[in-house]
Amino acid sequence: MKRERPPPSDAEWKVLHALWRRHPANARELLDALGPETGWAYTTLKTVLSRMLEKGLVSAEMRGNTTWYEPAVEQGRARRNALQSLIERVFEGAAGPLLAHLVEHESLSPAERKQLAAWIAAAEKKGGRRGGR
Amino acid sequence: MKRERPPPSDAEWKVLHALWRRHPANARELLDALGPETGWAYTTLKTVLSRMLEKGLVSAEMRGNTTWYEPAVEQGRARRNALQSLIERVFEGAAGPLLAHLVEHESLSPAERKQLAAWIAAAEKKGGRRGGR
DNA sequence: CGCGACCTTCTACACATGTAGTAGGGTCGC
DNA sequence: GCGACCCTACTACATGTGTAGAAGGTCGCG
Repeated sequence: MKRERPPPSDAEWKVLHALWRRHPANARELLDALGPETGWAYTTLKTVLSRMLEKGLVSAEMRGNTTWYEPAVEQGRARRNALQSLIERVFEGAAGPLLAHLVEHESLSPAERKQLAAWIAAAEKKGGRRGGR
Repeated sequence: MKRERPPPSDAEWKVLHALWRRHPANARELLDALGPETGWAYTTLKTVLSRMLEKGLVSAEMRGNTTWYEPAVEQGRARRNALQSLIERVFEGAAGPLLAHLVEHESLSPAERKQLAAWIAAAEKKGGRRGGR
């Protein structure tokens, strides 16, 4: 059984993105990376990080007097969970309408469209639906 | 300028789904519709509803001593906002990876896949990307 | 007319989250 | 050795959310 990990909050997603991009990282580095868009105080980031540690979203290791952080969740997994949760919460479990919204409103680039078409074709070929939940 | 409407919370989405399905509705009807899955007490629902009223998510009209509720937001708009917000928060604004996740993990039914392919084709034909945000 | 059934509004409280201050300890230059 | 500087841990507080109890209005029935 996988440990039940609470989903990342807004602030935590920001930290995760920065961490996935570059890690390990200490608080100062993270703040430099996040500062511009968040305007957080150093201690704010530290608070967020400690909560993430409790949740198991990041792991920390102290070297000298500095704590080095690493993401403790995989980006793909985290995203998938978030997506799944959105589908349930907002789309009542039906992925179809979600796709409609995406295609109609989310302005895919031609490249993205093309790749998407390729995925579809691949899935098509590979046969039926894959077992869901 | 559209009034800034806070996004629905989890509980509020549930109420909205019920309301979109059937409205106007009073608290009792809503509770009957939601009760099974939520197990809410009557007053819990009422609290949620009054908060939704403040947020402008529903509108209410009192007839006799009963309040009748209607959704005050369009389902499509609400969903689009939620999706947009997810894309920003979780996917850093890139819809492409989201699609990848969908196609790879969300177990689309063959019908959904087919429809998606059709959309793609249509968009493809219709030429370039549509104007985004 | 009084009672029960049902409705409403108020009040409450715990937990999550955003945000940050304060205090205390290590390190390095001078 | 001392002060500047940087790091950490602890504490704090407002707001949003889930959840619900308590108290009080209304209306039909007997």
